[in-house]
Amino acid sequence: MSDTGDPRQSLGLLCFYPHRALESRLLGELAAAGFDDITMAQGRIAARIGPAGTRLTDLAAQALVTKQTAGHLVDQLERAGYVRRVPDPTDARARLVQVAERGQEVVAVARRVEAEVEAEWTAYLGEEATAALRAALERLREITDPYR
Amino acid sequence: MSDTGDPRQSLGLLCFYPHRALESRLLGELAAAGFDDITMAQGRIAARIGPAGTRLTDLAAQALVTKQTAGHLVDQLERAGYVRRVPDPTDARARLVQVAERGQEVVAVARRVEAEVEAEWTAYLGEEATAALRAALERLREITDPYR
DNA sequence: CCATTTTCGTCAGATCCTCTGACCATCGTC
DNA sequence: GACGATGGTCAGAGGATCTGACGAAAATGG
Repeated sequence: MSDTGDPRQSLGLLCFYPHRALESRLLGELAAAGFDDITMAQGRIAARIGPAGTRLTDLAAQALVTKQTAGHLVDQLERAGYVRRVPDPTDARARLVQVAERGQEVVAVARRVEAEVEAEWTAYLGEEATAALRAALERLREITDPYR
Repeated sequence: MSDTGDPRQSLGLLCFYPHRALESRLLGELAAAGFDDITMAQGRIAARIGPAGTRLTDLAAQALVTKQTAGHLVDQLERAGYVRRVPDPTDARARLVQVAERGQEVVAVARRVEAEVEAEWTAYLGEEATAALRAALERLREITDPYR
């Protein structure tokens, strides 16, 4: 704590800026595209829904929140028409959260924005440095992502 | 959105894991050291207090929250004895938020934990890759940190 | 097969975080 | 000095997140 800007910020803190930048950029462009009722928390959950749907418990684990929180956010996303809950054919207790039609449109916009941002960063850092950055972050994820 | 784990996560998302890991590690070790009344939001503000004290407005800008939010968090930190507010000698409107005695102890623990984590990451990635990671992140900060 | 334990999800309630809007005091400038 | 900009606060509302308790279905193990 208490290092304002100069004398070597911690790697963890340095990771904050790009992540935050991407998130607010996403939120802004989604709002501009007409999806102005999405929040970051909802997005973090929605971003982890797999193609065939994902269980609430898994969403919660991946997003590092409790299942209650995840359930709350899915409620909102469902009410807004972005996702849908269907019974899990393999488990009568569980339900799969799936991306609904309206959600697909959001995914498309989000993917485009992500690609844009990535292109800008690559242009600024250079191909090589960007590749190294990605490699290091993917490696680092192995020990910092408690889920995978 | 909707990329679970495999096919190339965005750089922004990859940045999330280390940052989150450091934050929860910090929170956990601070709690273990007896400072169990600190929250992440408070820490994010406190981490940006400079040696001579920092204005509320600057703290808010650096942490990317409104000054009301920053003020709220500083209230809590002050009530808990971690920081103190003193008049800014150069501006009668402003007050400087300074780290108080109890806060210094927290800073010491936090620095130690940060160093530990950094050492672990360096051991895993290797000196060279870590240096490259840091360089890329610092460079990236130039275009993703709206404050500096 | 039944009993026990685990897992999936929900409900209820509380706390914390963050924002918008309105407002006042002071600074800087012309 | 008048006026716009800046530093901060007060008040209120909406989200996000957690802990705890619970019901229903699955998995496990005799």
